[in-house]
Amino acid sequence: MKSNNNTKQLIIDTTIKLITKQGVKNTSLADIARNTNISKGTLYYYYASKDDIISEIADVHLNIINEAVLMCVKNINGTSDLDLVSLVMDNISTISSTGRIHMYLICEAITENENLRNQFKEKYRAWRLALKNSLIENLSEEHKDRADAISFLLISIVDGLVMQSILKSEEIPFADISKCLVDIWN
Amino acid sequence: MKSNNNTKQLIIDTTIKLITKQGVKNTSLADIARNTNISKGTLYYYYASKDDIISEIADVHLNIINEAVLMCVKNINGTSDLDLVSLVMDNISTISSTGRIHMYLICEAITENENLRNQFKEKYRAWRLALKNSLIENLSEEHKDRADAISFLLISIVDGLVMQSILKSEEIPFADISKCLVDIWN
Amino acid sequence: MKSNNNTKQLIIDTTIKLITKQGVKNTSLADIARNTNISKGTLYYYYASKDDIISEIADVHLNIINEAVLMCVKNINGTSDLDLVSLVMDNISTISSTGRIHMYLICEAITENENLRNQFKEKYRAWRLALKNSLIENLSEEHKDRADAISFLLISIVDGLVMQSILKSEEIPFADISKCLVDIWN
Amino acid sequence: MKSNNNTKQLIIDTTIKLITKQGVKNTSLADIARNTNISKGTLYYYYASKDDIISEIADVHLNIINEAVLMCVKNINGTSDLDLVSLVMDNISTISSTGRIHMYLICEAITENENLRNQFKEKYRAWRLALKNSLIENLSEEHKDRADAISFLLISIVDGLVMQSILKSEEIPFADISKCLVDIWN
DNA sequence: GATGAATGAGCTTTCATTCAT
DNA sequence: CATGAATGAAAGCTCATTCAT
Repeated sequence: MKSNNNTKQLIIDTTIKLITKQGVKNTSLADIARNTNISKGTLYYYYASKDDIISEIADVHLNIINEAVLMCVKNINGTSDLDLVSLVMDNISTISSTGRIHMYLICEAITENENLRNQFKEKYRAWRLALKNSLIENLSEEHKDRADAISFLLISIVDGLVMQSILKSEEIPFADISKCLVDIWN
Repeated sequence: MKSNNNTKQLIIDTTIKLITKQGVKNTSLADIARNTNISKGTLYYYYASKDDIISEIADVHLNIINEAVLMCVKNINGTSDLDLVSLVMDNISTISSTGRIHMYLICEAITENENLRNQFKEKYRAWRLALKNSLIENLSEEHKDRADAISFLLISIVDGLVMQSILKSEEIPFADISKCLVDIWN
Repeated sequence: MKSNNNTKQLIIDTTIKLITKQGVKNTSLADIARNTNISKGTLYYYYASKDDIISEIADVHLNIINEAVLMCVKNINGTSDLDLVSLVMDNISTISSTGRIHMYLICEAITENENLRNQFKEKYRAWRLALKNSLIENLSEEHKDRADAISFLLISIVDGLVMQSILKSEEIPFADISKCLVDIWN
Repeated sequence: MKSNNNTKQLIIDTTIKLITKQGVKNTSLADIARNTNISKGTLYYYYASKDDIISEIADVHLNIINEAVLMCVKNINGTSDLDLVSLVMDNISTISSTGRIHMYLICEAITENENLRNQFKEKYRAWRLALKNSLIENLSEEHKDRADAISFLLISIVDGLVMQSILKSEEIPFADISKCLVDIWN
């Protein structure tokens, strides 16, 4: 059991590293086998297919983000509007650090992997709802009806900034953006 | 000349359709040949490589967005803050309609295609600068120093919303979001 | 007629240059078309196939060598043994300058092109016989019976030196070799 | 291990046969797969590329010749000038039997395969030096200074004769040639 | 549990050749 | 005479997957 889990963990960890570097399509089972020192045959003992590995990685990845999002939402409770925004922005770094794999998995999900697509759909829906509910509880009375739109906006901003930061088109002034968001907010 | 351009156009149009449906990596030259009723050999008569086709498609695509962005920026001049935002939001629909291919091309660009990556980098930089300059000219004196941050934010919002709309996790309330943005703005 | 010949000449000359640089297999009709500014279609107006072009080039090439060999043989008459050898060696330079194409054509001939193979067979036979006859007329009485063997040897030496000079494994001391051959001879 | 080596050996042996018959460029991986009853995929399990296979074959081939040359050189020590030459000539038969593949590999080496070219360059250099050193030790005092030139000549003669024998332009009188060489020598 | 060996379908690319105009 | 356009066969190569041991 234990060794079993250790091996699976090794496969997942290694594959995450590879996918983060090369993308899903460019990471072959041969790559994974080589980098884990596990034979391709054994890979198939633990996982039924490459898609299976990717799916588990998506699980791991989505759970990491999920925790970050929920933690963020949880902290929102009892804070002022101002802090709310900065909290979200602080967590961009967490999400951004896993940004490449996030993008790669989404591309894979959109393109051809229905299971993956459903995994992502559900999580995005859940995140937005959690965010929205938290906003409802915390926004001042006059802004409560905006909670829905704001939840969409915040998620968009995070995803969009991640995309720009991966493209490396320009250095992104996260601090300024965060400050600006807070300013606008009030 | 004429037939020449017609065939090239047919190749590009068909490939755009296929890529929009399947993504870059999952669209093979055999696919393109089959759907154009053109032999693989002829494909290579018009384009030196698959990357060449993709690159031209990226050009076409980026120019479409570019026009939308510049048109939007141009219209900003002489409008109030309020209209500015709604203008940007209106154009989301244009951009969103080509959103899938946008995502696919970006994934390809990030993963392994350096030329593509540079095509995108340059355009993103140019867009943001155009947006920023337009904002500087139009924002009220007290908000001028936020132009830079806001330009990043607006681009992020568009990209992020495109991503959510492709994932189809939920119906996105574009109207509400637009209204909210405008409200926040003032 | 004249223009016809000019075009054919252009094709042959250009192809010789290309083959000398890249070898037969690596010179495509597209290469030839590009370098002559003649369309591939027109190439086929003048020559029935790529093999046809190669065959004509072999003719041109073999005739050049043929002249050199016959000139050499002709000069042998009425010279001493010593001069005979130096004459052959002098012509190595001529032959060596076309050495690359000679090797490439021979490889092509051996590998798969029967016409080419026959072209070469005949010429080699003719050369050796001409050389042998010339040797018989000029060698001293006691060495006349060696004419046959010597003719094979001289041709081998030329071909072998050409091969080594193309491989560029080492700088070949042609002068020393020539001197040595003359010394041995007497 | 054992099966592993067997399969590699089968691939090499089969490819040598095919190349000897058809040349390097005309021997496709499909040919090799068909003649070994091995799938193309398996070919790539054992060798990273076609060049890899060719390179190993060149190694095998060059080692065979190398042994013949070194054996020949070794036997020269302590023999008279006369025997020296006949020894070299005796070994022509060994070399000639692998002559076709020798020519094909050299053509490939010259044309476009730099690794192959270097393999050949080094071996030719080594052979000539070994031959030269052996000649220095065995030639009479008055001929020692010719060792360098003679080493080039002997190698040329072997290569040249191989070429003629492959072209099959005429039956080559090896015995006469050998005798003639010995006569000239003394 | 674990693996090395084998596979076949599919990929991008090249190229001599054909032909209507 | 001349050409641009089109083709199809074949090339080298990749890779997820299977399976006997």
